[in-house]
Order: sequence, then structure tokens, then C-alpha cells
Amino acid sequence: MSMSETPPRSRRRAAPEEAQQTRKEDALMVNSVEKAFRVLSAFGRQHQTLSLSQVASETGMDISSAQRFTHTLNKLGYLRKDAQTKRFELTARTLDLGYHFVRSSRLVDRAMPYLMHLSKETEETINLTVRDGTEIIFVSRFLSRNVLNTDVIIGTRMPVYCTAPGIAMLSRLPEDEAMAVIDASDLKPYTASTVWQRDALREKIRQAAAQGYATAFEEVYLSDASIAAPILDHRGQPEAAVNIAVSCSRYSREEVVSRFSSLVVATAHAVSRI
Amino acid sequence: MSMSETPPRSRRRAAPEEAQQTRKEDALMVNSVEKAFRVLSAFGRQHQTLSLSQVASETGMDISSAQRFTHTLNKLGYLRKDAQTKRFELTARTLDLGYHFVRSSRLVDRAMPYLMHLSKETEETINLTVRDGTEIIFVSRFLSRNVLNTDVIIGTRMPVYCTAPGIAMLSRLPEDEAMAVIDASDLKPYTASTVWQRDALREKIRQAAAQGYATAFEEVYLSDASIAAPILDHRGQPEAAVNIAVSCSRYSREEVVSRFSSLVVATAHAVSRI
DNA sequence: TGATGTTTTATCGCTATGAGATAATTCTTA
DNA sequence: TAAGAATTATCTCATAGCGATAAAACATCA
Repeated sequence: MSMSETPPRSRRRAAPEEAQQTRKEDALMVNSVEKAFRVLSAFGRQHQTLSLSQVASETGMDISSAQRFTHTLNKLGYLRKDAQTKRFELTARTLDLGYHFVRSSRLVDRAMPYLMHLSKETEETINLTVRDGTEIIFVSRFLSRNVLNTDVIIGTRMPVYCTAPGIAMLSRLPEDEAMAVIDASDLKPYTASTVWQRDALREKIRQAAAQGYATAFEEVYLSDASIAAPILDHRGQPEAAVNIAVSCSRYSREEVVSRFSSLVVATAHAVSRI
Repeated sequence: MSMSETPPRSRRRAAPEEAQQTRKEDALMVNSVEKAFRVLSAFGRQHQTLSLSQVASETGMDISSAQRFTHTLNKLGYLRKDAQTKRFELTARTLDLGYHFVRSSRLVDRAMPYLMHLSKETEETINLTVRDGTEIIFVSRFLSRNVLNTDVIIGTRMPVYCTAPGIAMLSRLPEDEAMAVIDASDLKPYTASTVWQRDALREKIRQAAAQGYATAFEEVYLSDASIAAPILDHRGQPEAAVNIAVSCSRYSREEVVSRFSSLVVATAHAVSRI
């Protein structure tokens, strides 16, 4: 048997057994959908525009798939292609999905008037956040005229463990569930003030549970202080949090608590449906 | 031949010729992607939650497809399913796409500091919008402490023809292109003040071209006034618009122009890359 | 309470669809 | 202007996903 003959052009796709596997596991999964989202999320601050081959390498797809999905997303209007440079970029149409979410959210509906009121009363930045696994997502936001942080926008994600809203939400979970979230997190200090050790975090969660609110001082951004309270759904589960964010330069830690704790707790309570 | 025998179970899918047709027309289109988006956009203010069969009827898909796509989107985390009621709702993860867009947009990057400055200077609501066909989309937004309109949020769409940013953008297009947008629009009056007739709109566009800014007084919402200027890209095409929105009760039409026209024009010019 | 209709979930066979290869074309750059 | 790289167009084949339907769970009403 000659070893040198060219092997028959193996028309193999992915790893056949493995594909078979996932297929068996979940016959209802439409994989193309995941790929489409994979392409869209390849874009971001680092990659404002991408060429076809970059899309392929960023997403780990072959050039043909990249071609098919960029074409599809372009047709659907989520991707624009520059005729000159042949590079792709996201379009404003990508805002549609989030728009539908905000418009369909009972939580946002309920919370909005209270958040507005809190914004006017305090003249500080007010946020509504929800939890997605080990992260919080900013869902609604009223900016203060004082500090305009454009790094945080709607859709921004931050770790649960080093944010006041995150801890506030965990504080209304059974402790083992809360610690499971902590344990699933990639714990690390963002600043010198970040509380990131397991034991310290458990203590922080307990304290938040006792007080009804949580605080975070310069844990992610220097000079940012935040105080948050959990919003509970009709069965008492924490479904969101309100927080007030202020600049450390304008208030001491004690002042943040004394001025804002009861306001934020009252707002969270008003939005809750328990 | 008996006519009463049950016809052989016709295993036909869609209309075969037609499917063949579209397939021929666009071999690169991955139709599953469109269907996934169709499911997601079935949700909204009217449909905060949907059951499986509602998804099917809302999207015009059969129950099997609805099942497959809700399952897929649930797995990917864009849809949540209530274990009790078996109803679906959008999750905050749908904000991810829009987040990626905003983060990847050079336009937003460039505009942000100027918008912030304009917001502080005027203390009024400032918007950044882009055009998508016959609509404008709100991309960035700084709310005034005076009027807090929560109907308009990031991702909101409005017709080009009855908004100041829309007319401002058209005013920097060749007139035939501008009128093509008008002609593609579903022209109708939203309020008694809406300018919606073809000729009046052409006149309005010409005036905006001459002045460098466009205005709209109570054309969509009663008591809302708006003044906008176009942002041009490096080849002089209008790629966006800035506008200042105020309450009619606080300023006369003349005051809106005299106080804000040069500010909004200057801001738009600073953001332009011509 | 059982009977009946409705909705959801699970499963299956078939084939149009989309994967992957590659050829043709266009764009770079040296 | 030739070589190389990237993009676009086109083809074939295997299977992913479509559509049907059966089974199960729920709801409704006599």
C-alpha cells in the first residue's frame, strides 16, 4: 500500500462525531442563529470595522461561513458594508432589539416614574440594573449633570461582586445561592478599594441583607461611589436593583449613606411587587 | 377511482417553486437568521410576554418553527421562559447588540463630548440621531431635567419627514434623493401642526438647506419643539444630526431659533468630518 | 369527575438548505 | 506588471432543520 498517494479529498465538515453529539443533545437548536450573533458581537470598541477575513478569524468561522453570515446580516440591515473599503460595521438597527426589550419590560415600566423622581430629588446619577449570571446589566439610566460618565451606558455589564447593585441583589438570595454566584465569578481587584475576597464578600452580602442596602466605594472606577437597594418580584426574588452613583469628591462615605440610603431603599421598595 | 379515499399525506414545504426562486435569487442568505429576529421583534409594548402559539401566529411561522426558534433563543439567553406560565419574554441580554454598536461607532465616539457640552450649556434635552431609510433612529440622548419624555429612548424610530433631525439630514442630500425619501414615506399628519404635504416638505427642506438648521414645532408630540443641524461625514454626506428638544411652553418659536440655532449648528459642525 | 378541546413537548423522516471547497475576480504592494 | 492576498461567485454533498404529527400536559365545561 503506497503511503504517498494523495488522500481522497475528505469533504469533512467540523468534527462529525462531535457535531452528531451536539445534534443529539439538542435537536431543536438552530445553530445558524448563534453564528449570526457571534458575528455581530465580534464588533466593539476594539473592532469598529472588520473585513471579511477578520470576521472569519475573530469568530473562528471559515471564510465561506463568514461570507454567508455577513451577507445575511447585511441584507437584514444589521451590518453595513463600505463599498470602497469592503469593511463591515454595525448599524443603528442593532438598537432595535434592546428597544423591544425596554418597551416590553414590565419592570422598566413600573420603575421609570420612581427613577425619574429619584433623579430630580437627588440630582445625582440613577441606574436600574438586572443580574445576568455573574454580571449586572445597566437597563435604565438617568445621568447627573455633575458627573457624566460615558463609559457606562445602557447595556454595559459589570461583575456582580464589586458593584453595589450586584451585592444588593445577592443579599436577597439564600446565602448558598449568593455564594454560588460569587464562586462562579472571576474575582480580582479592579482598584485598591475593590472588595474581592470570598470571605469579605460574604460579610458584605450579610451586611447588605441586614441593612437593606449595599454600598461600593471606588471598587471599579476611582472616585465613584454607589449605594443600591434590591427590587423584589412578586415571589420575593431579587429581580433588579436601583442605585445612586455619586462622585467621592463630593460626599464622604458617611454622607452617602446618611443622605441616600433611605431614598434608595424607599424607591426600591416602591418598585417591588412583593 | 374513488374520490373519497384520503389523499396521500402531502409532505410539502412552503411553495416549492417560490422557495426555489428565492433560493436562486440569493444563495448566500441564511433564512434562519431572519426568522430568529422575527421572533425577537414580536415582543414589544403590546406583547410583553408571548406563549408559544402566540409567537407562531405573531410571526406567521408554524408551531414547529416557533418551537425551534424560541428554544434556540432561550438557550442563547435572549429569551426567558417562565416555568409556570410557559410564556416567553425578552431578557436584558438583548441590549448587548446595541451596546456593541454604540461602543463601535466612531460617530458616537466623536460626538459624545460635544453633546455633553451642549447639554450642560443649554440644560435642555440633546439627541444624536441617524437615518435608516425613511426613519430616524435615536442613538444617543441626554435628558433635560425639565422635560423627561420616557416615550423616546435610545433605539426609538420616528419618520424622517416630521422631525427636525430628519429634515436637517435631508437638507444636505441632492434634492432628488431627499424627495425620494419623502416619496417613500407614509406621509400623514400626527398633530394639527405636522407638515406632511410633499410641496410643503420640499420647501421646508430647501429652507433648512439655506439656514443650516431645521425646526419642528409640535409635529409629533404636542408641546415638543426641536431644532436640529446635520452632521456630515468625510465626503460631505449627512450621516447624523444633533438636535435640541424643548417644551413649547417655555420658549416661543422665535426664541427657539434665536437661542439655539447657532449652538446646534456649531455642535454639528464640530462633529462633522468634512 | 370525566370528557373534550387546546397548548406544549417530543420525535421522526425527508429534502431543501447551508457547509465547505474552490474557482474567478478584484484589490494590494512591491 | 507580476505575485500575493482578499473578496466574490459558484458548485456539490451531507445533514441540519423543516414540517408533520404523536404524546403529554393543561385548561374548560357539562
